[in-house]
Amino acid sequence: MEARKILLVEDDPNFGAVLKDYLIINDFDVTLAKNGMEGFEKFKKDTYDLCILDVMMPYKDGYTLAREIREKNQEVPIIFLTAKTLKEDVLKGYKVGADDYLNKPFDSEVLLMKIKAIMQRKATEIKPDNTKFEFIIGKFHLNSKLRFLSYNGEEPVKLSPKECELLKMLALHENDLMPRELALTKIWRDDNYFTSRSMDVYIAKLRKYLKQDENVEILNIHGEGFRLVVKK
Amino acid sequence: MEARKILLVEDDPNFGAVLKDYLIINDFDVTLAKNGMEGFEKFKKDTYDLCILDVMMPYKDGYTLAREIREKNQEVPIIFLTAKTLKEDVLKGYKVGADDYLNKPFDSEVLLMKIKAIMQRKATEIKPDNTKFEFIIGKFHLNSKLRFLSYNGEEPVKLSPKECELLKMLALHENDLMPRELALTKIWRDDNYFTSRSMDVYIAKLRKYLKQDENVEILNIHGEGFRLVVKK
DNA sequence: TTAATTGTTAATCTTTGGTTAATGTATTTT
DNA sequence: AAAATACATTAACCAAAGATTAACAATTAA
Repeated sequence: MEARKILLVEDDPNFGAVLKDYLIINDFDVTLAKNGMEGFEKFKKDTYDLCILDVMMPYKDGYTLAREIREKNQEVPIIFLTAKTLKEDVLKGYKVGADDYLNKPFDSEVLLMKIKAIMQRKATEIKPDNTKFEFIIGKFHLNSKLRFLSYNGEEPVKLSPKECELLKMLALHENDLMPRELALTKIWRDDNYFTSRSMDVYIAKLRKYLKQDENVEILNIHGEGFRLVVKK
Repeated sequence: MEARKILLVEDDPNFGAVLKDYLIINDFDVTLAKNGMEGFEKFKKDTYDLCILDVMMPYKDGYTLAREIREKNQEVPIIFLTAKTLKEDVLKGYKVGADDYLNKPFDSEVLLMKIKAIMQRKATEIKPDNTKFEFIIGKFHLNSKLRFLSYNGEEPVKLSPKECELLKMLALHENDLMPRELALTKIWRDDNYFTSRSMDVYIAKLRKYLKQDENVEILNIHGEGFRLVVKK
């Protein structure tokens, strides 16, 4: 296994340095940032396999940073470090998409185990092809980077972020099942009654766009998800 | 989404009952076992989405139970409950294949978040692709992912989830006995008078679909189960 | 024959989905 | 700062799909 890159964001210089060394000794390639701002800059400049974020930091706290990271990347595992044991904070962490939570002071060996467990998990998941951003859907052409959808080469309409991601996810599963759960966990990052209803609203919006081409439609598979059907 | 089944193994009757109720209120289907022995028996008899194990229990402790469960099933998430904070114990837990670790006393809402996070994770992992979903049954073709059944290459009919799962289970045992119990525990996730009657209703529905091909039929084996017969 | 099991249909109940509009929430423009 | 905007979420209502239950008929094993 090659060296895994870890982004460590910790404002306490002493603790940060010690933890960094410990992780390096354990064969990780560690980049240390000393605040949220710097952390985000470094995150954008490179590709990491894991982020370890201190919650309490000046200027930009760990949650805010996590949210920014999540906007750029839905995949990277995130572990929070915190001295807080407050319920609200832990819950907030999970909502933002944390993979795990660790209270300071903690045992470094336990951290190591958690890192290994998380990376193991991620290794067995599918890598979604987020490099692809151009899709032909019947007579439509979708550019999911510019969020443009055009019909028959006409003037394209602009899609909102959610509309676009959802259509892209459907397109990635063209003529096949796109499970509800998948869209909810990947796009909405939470699977509950409300996000589910929200998604239905977006399905309605997409259907409105797509009905220009009668060979394209979004079918529902009751209780499972949706299917983007393109008749040839 | 169906109620998620949780196996809770906890020897303290008070704590066990309270936790069970709390989980039930949050829409889980909870089975409580009061020691490791009983826990393993119940685990073998049913299919669970998650196991929550107390570490310190008489006769059979949580770790031993976890190891036995892992022998039978590599997939189910396991969460340990413990009063211990000893490093060795936590590490031991992770080594045995724990998905998470929770120290007592803990906040129930945090447990809930962890459960959600874990289940979410499992949901987005690849379903091992040995999940066969295309079946040829005489002149029929079943796609159990899209829940389509077509006769002779004609326009397919849609099957309901239960119809589809049941037919799939029969197909997996083609020309052989498909025990009642198996379908009930796997599909209905419960084996009682009512689910049994419900299943009979679904057998009737399937027979209606299948009678287009006189070489295909579902036979009953009294008191045992059903047999999908395909004459060649 | 009789009790248990299975077959079948229809009624009832529950869950899920489609749609429109109102409300909420940032961000940008004036 | 207020207004406009873009987008997302929530609410409400209805329709559709699916599952269970009840009722009764038929079959089977003892």
